[in-house]
Amino acid sequence: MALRLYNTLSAKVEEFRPIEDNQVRMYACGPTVYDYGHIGNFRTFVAVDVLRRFLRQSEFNVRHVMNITDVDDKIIRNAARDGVGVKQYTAKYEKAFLEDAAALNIEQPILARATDHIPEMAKFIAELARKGFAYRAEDGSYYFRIAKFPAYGKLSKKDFAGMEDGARVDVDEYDKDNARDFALWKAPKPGEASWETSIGPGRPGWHIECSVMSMEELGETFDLHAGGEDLIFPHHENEIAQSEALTGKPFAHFWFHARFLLVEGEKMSKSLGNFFTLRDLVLKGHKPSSIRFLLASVPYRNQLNFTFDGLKQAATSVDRLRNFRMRLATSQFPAGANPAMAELACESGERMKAGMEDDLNTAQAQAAIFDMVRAANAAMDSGQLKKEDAAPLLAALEKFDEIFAVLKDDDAPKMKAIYDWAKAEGREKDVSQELLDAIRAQQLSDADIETKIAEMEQARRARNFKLSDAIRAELAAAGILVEQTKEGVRWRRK
RNA sequence: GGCGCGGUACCCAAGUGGUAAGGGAGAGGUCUGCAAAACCUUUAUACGUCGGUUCGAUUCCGACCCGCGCCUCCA
Repeated sequence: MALRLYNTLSAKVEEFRPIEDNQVRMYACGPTVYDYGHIGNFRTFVAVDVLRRFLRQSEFNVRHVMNITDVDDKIIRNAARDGVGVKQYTAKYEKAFLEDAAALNIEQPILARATDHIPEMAKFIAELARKGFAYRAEDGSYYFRIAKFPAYGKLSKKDFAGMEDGARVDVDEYDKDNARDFALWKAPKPGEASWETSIGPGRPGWHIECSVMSMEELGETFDLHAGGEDLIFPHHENEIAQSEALTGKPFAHFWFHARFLLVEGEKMSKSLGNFFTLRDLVLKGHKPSSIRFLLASVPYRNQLNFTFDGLKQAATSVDRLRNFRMRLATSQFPAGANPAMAELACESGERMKAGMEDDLNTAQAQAAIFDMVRAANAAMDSGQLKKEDAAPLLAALEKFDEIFAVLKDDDAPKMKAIYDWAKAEGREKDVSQELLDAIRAQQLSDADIETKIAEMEQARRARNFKLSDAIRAELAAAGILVEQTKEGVRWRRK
């Protein structure tokens, strides 16, 4: 079997085969850095990350480029509002975005910033103009002439056949030959950021940066282009038009789009009060791993209903997996091997792979791993799991985590960093008790904890339960959970 | 209005032409000094509604209701 993905361009699930052997070249539309990223943004980025990770697990080399759009209308407006330069304004949000992505264990792609590629954009536009696909308006703006590109609409399945070249349909856009023509280059306006280029002063239109940077990093034709579903039209349609008009070659083979999420059953919007940035959620005390797990749980083409109840459930699920790994890694098992366990691990791995290969069915992959966890836990309880069985089971779990990336228990330092940010930004009032609880466990060092636990064990052996319970309570209050098991003591930070 | 997606148990959510994965939550039980973890049992006889095709549909077709997306830079 091989990976099958839904391709927006063909509107079908197709086998994914890169142009060049096992080399995948993919481009994902990244953030416009005008504000903090919200969970809707991160659903898309997590989906792309899951794709990237699974491609790599499938033994592809992945060259993954993502743009940072650091100039656009909102950025210019907000920077002016704050009285700072565009660069200064975007630097803050770019940094925040990268931190948030890292907190969600999103692997960092090769980054490409729009403002670093202005001269190339000008060159690209000049070439389009030379070929007749672009024209200059009176004010110095450039537009793409859609009528010259008959395939326009092939991605978004829109029919623009009725449009005629030269028809002036929109009086407000008198500069354009056709209302559908889109801006490649915007003439400067007073007070706005502007660049001097070979095609004159101004700033780039919205779509041009992705065409220029993707081709520069990946070539004229590459394997896969990703983004949120809203980008299908006009953004990606326009990218195709520009790029294919310029080169006469197909732009990207696969178009991958992640569906929008709902929050508590409704579209996320500021007016509904259900609009959350990643940082908002962490301030409420939710772990980055819970958020990632929830975002990755629902296959990327389905609407995901993001709820606080779901977030709690995700946290519990992640704990279950972490507990399982800890038990497997730290327990003493009887010598030998139980062939059924290796078989279980193998079978789970295959089910997981089959699920992922089916258009990244993450829900199926999860079902496979949870089935394995239950069966292996039962085997441990009944003594059927032997010493040599741990390794293959752990390996299957690691395989799962190469995609889901939630097992490593490093939530607390990430939450602490966001706590520090909130203080620096004067947002202490948004810090929840839950967040304080979550980061409190960081205050005791491992050595301190081990010492306490040694005291506790000594008290237990002496059957001084009053003292041991007091120590347990003390540690619990500090966010440390101690477990006594047949194989000895284990502890973890809650 | 045009194009597209979805409606599965208390919640989240897979899936299939032959009567339903997984997680969470609830109930009961095992284990246990306490706690935690874990395991077992249990929780959908209309899988939005109404028709149709079929030996048989939740799965295919049609209509309807509801939710969602794009169609003016929102991932």
